[in-house]
Amino acid sequence: MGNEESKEQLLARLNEQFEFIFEDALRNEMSEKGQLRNVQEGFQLMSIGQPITHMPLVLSGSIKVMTEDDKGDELLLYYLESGDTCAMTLNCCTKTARSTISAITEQDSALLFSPVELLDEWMVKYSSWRNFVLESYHSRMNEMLEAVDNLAFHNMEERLLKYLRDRAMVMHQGKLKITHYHIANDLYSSRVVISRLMKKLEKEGLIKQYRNMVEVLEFSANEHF
Amino acid sequence: MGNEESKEQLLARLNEQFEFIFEDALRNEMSEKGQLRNVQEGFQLMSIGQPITHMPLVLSGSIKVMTEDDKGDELLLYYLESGDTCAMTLNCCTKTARSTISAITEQDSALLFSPVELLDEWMVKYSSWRNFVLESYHSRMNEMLEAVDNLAFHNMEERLLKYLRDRAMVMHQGKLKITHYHIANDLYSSRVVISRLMKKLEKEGLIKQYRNMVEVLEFSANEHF
DNA sequence: TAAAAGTGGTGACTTCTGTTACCATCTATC
DNA sequence: GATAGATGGTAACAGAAGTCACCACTTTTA
Repeated sequence: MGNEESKEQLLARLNEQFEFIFEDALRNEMSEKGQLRNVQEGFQLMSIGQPITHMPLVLSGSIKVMTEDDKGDELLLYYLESGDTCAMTLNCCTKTARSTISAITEQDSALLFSPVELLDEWMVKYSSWRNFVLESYHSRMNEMLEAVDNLAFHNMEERLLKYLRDRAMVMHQGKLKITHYHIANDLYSSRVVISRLMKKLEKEGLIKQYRNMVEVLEFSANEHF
Repeated sequence: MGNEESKEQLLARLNEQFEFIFEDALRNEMSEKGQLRNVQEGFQLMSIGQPITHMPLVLSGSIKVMTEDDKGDELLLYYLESGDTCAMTLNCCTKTARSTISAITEQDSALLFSPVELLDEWMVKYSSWRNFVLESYHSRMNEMLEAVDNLAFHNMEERLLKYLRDRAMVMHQGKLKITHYHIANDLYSSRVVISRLMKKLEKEGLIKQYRNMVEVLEFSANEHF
């Protein structure tokens, strides 16, 4: 389940990455009491109904957060990236509640897991933690709202295009290694529908298609952005 | 804009209603520094882009929280009831996101407004406040998730039935005073579609229709529940 | 190398939802 | 009572999206 780094290395990493987000004492405590885990792409961090004992903070990589219907089919909600945390966890754990979402690493990722029992303590001790937690809820909330607006107000072609753009942003890559089947899964649609719409987007000059790969032309000029 | 109650009356009300939710000192402070407002049904609590200086707590009544598309058409997200707070609306209005949230009283309601600058202070002083804020975000998050699942996984007939049931629950009434046009508005659909599906639900023995009124048969036995 | 699995293209069809148009009925107001 | 506006029923149609069937091609596996 990933490699252990030394506490010193972890602290150095936190100091570099979260210098202006968490105060010194909090970074120290996080490096002491938290646990770093490096996780491979495609690892299921959380599944629906699973109890939570540790709160994850994303140091690098990205995580895909999804919801499921009763038949197990999924819908992408949003991505977590460096500096994000899973807002649902922050409260779930204190009451050993059940998760209603599933989370899968989209790329190889580094995560810092902090024991749940410390979270309330940190709320009292560290104002930076209070800000972070509230800010985190705020962001997740807005992403959920975006997901709702997306579903309610846009058709599948628009949703598909937004999906490809968002994914290109998260992957820092205009060229996406992905299949039509996989896209259909993320959008809770069917492969045939996606193929149909992908062809339409290609005709409209927005994307280029290859086997197992899609190029979002908007992002194809620069390799990284 | 509603009547002022005396601080004593407000404190008595808080003590009765939130005895097991907020600790004594917090209830005292809320009654001293908060402002009670009685609001009529149909009052728009949130205007777009309006800066928020007070956090609302619902004492009685109910509030409908909706999102809007760029043409101003709406979709119901969830209801706030007694004991709920409106953290999401606070978020949206301060940050001026692309998506907008609106909040309208669904019944005559009593709201307690607390100055925003006290919220962080209370986070340090009162564990009951920390729990309440996190619990509140968590509830709102789950309601957003429910809204997403609803849109993604259910057709209009199922959404309509759920809408009627939810509304019956909030109004404590199996008989709902509402028009087809109004329902269509809440579900981001059209009046004709709703009429069509209402007829189907009636045939299936789930509801009864009258002019300006719908009876949800599931809840029609008991007047209150 | 042969077979199997994975990927994607396409036509034909169905179902769901939204739109337009027109109608009847009820209600409020003059 | 006459009239205008609100409410809701219905038919006909259009478009979006899902489903099924079958195809060709590529990659993996036996």
